[in-house]
Amino acid sequence: MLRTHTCGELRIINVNERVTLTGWVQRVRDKGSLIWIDLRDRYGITQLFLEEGKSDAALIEQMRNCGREFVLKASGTVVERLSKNDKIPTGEIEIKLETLEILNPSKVPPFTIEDDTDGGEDLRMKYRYLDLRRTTVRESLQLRHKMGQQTRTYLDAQQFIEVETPVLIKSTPEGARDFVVPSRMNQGEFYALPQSPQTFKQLLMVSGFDRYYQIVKCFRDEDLRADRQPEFTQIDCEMAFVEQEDILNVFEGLIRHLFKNVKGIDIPSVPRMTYDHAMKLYGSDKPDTRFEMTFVELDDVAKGKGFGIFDDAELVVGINATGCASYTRKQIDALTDFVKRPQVGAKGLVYARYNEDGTFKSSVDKFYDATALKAWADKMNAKPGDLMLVMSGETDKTRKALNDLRLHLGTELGLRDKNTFAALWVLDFPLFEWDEDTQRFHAKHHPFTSPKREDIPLLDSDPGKVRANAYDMVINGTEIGGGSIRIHDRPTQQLMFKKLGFTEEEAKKQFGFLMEAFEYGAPPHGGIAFGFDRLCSIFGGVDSIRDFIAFPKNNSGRDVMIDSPSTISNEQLDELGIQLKKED
RNA sequence: GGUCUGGUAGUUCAGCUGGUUAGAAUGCCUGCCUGUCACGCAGGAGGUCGCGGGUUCGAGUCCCGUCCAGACCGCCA
Repeated sequence: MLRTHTCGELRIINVNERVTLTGWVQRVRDKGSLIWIDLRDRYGITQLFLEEGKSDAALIEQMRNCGREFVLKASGTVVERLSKNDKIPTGEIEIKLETLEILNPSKVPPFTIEDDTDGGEDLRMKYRYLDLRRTTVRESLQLRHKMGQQTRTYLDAQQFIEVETPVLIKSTPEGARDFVVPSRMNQGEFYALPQSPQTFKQLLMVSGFDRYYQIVKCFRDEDLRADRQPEFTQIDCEMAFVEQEDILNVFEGLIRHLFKNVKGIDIPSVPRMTYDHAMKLYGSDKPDTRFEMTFVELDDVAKGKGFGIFDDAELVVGINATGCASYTRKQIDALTDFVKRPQVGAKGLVYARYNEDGTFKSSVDKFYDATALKAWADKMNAKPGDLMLVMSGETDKTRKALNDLRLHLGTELGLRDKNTFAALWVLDFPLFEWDEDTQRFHAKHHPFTSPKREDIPLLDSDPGKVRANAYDMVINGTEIGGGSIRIHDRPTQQLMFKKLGFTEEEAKKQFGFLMEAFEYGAPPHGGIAFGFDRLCSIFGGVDSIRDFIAFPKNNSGRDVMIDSPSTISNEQLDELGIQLKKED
């Protein structure tokens, strides 16, 4: 070992010990005849020290010549500091330097290696290996490590077996775009990278593994976001001989175990809400339940008063912003502008102030007198001092827009605290979703999800109404996991593909292996997958998942450090039998 | 595929309705400093204003195109 201790462990009790430390130069402080170096490694910072006149001049000169991020091996004696620093754990001691070896010099780094770096996102990604020296980023990855460890501890105790599934698999048209990999030995044919190990984990259930999990990379060739990367990690799980209730219990257990053992928080048992209920109360299938401000439908009290906008609307719905009657006209206009932005797309926003003195002031006073507005207030449980905000229009769009407004207000009012955690199960998702573009139904979750037994008759008469045995876990308004009880017999799976518009031939070509497996004693089974990166970012209290991934891609799917993707040589293309289209 | 925002010193940014030699902070270099720890003080170096074109007597500033980055919409079973 080059060192006897790390830069984070020496204390006052170590005084007089001879030690050797290694690490990076955080900063050199040269005060003339006194000179210090802060030496940093992943464990902390320890101060090295020399005094002119009392030490070898050459050693002092060597110390002065150290720049930021030089790699040093420093030997000396631990001494008590004359002036101590209570901000760091090693602040009571310093190392009186005796020998110094520069293991490697460093160019001046392009940004400061500090918690509040001056480096922008782009620069940090280009020099990610320097960025990773920063405490905040390192701690994010340490949190991820701990999350992974605790996940394995819990699932292992629950008899789950980790099994690796292949990464080179085959492309299917359903779902997200696939990343494809050309096959050299089978020219003209391509592997696809898995969007999830879905079919493999189901086959493992057929094989009798009974409880499977895998912390596994998945790939989707879709546009990125702050919380979306083209390659991401899932905690992928499947269980046999279970019903929905069993899965909810086991994985509620996982989440509570993680909160307990990673954050030291006891969260209450996870409440459950149906999809329909979530849409009605929050306008979202992933409601942020850290705060109330739930939707109140106002059709019966708002329609029929001569206000055409409401009268003609499919839905009139509002939220009550508690204590916001004091909002100025300017603030309310800002809210109106917010909902009118193209991203939200609402036509307008009606407000009604319930003043402290019991009077009302609304943007629709022409149509609604105090009695009418009192009826709104009663319905919305609004009190004097509150501000009612109402939107109207086509049901789905209005709910979506009001959801945006609700979240915006929640943020503005400080109701979305990063250190408060509200988990929720959303149940009974629809089986299908109507796709306007292709004019057909597609699976809301995926085509292996089983319909609710009592809704099976609706498959023919009203497919849009069929509910699935599907569930999502939502934390603080982010979908962090989702799963379903699967279909486990061939006839039902075949019917499902048919309903999704597959010809019998297509279904057989793409998923024949699965349906055939179902004919050899497939047990009832179901599972769930958690977005591991997102889960980590929520535990870390930040919106972006990028700092929980050691080497993430940028907005355009590029790794700016290694500069990928990149072109390949003509020889490589030839070998693969691939010819590039000429630029037009 | 679309909308918006940005690109000026190594870095983070300011630079107004177009007008002399493009600024600040920080970093970097030099010197001074006996208890610093975001040390302090004095001095210095450092710029293809993303790129291309246009308007103008004159463009960092206005217009068009383009590249790059970020946020969002579409997309993400």
